Amino acid sequence: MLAKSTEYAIRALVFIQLQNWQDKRTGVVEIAKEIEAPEAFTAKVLQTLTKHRIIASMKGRGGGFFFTETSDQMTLFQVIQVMEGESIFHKCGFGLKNCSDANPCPMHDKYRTIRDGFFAIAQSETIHSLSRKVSEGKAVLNRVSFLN
Amino acid sequence: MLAKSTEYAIRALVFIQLQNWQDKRTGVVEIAKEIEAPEAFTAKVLQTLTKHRIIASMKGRGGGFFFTETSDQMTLFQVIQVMEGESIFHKCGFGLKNCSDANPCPMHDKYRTIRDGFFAIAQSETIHSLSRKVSEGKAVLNRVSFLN
DNA sequence: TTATAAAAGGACAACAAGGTCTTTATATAA
DNA sequence: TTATATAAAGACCTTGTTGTCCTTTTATAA
Ligand code: FES
Ligand code: FES
Repeated sequence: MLAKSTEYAIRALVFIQLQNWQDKRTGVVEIAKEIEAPEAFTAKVLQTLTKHRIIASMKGRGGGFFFTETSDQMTLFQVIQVMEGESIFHKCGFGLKNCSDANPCPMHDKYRTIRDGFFAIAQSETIHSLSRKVSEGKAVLNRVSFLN
Repeated sequence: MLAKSTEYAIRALVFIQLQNWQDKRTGVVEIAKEIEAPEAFTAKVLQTLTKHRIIASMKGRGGGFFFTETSDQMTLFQVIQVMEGESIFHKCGFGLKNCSDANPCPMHDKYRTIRDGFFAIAQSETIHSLSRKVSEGKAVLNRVSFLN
């Protein structure tokens, strides 16, 4: 569904949010480890997010990535848009050049329902809302095992 | 959502079904033109479908692709499975190694609903049901314009 | 029986996504 | 002011998907 880079972005943002709530600023190395993603690639993802003001960054000693007040309450939709665009929310499920109510493909009615449902999730869920679930222990950020 | 090759496969199958209903057997060239896909690539897709008995084929003059009685009523799920596997129906939307009710990611509840909804569509819709919509004029197979 | 029209198969080319590495810029601490 | 820790940037590599081309097989018609 989502591109791998988008998944990394979302997981990284949730982790950064959790760290921020503990008044910690965190860097690439720690983030990559936590979200179980390759370090250099995570750096690129964070660079993209920073360039688009989803998060802010500080270079040098004690630097790292963090949310500002204005970059807070970011919706999943905004993150997806920045990472891979929003074509996923407009695409025809049957592969036609565009999706059209007036000239529907045979999957249109049902596919559109699903696609719009996903759009609704992307609009209603935020980095905040996801992070809250994790901090309340209702959800997990990774599958790091305690064994080994 | 679906791989391009899967989309080509579904569109091709619908067209073959429509042709079969008119007692016509059709070949790669015509299929590729109708579904607006590259000819050589369409040939590969049809080869895969034939190998997995989704459709049957005949070589030589007057040959082409067609459904048999046993390959009829194929669900979208079966086509997807053959073309790209079924990982799409099991994947964690947040990118974790696996999806788990017991150990959910923060997107799990909502994402699972969407994913399962898509699975339900894939199970309930068939090449038959899609083709019927097209033959009844309720849906279109392509976006070929009448202008030009 | 031969020519022809088709699918099957295999090799490979093009492109996009994912991923790595090295250098540069910048902030902080000693 | 210098050493160090960090992000930014750019060049590159790897892999998977999409797409092409050429040869082989097989059925039909002449
Ligand atoms: S026209 Fe295909 S999904 Fe809308
Ligand atoms: S655990 Fe992520 S979708 Fe189920």
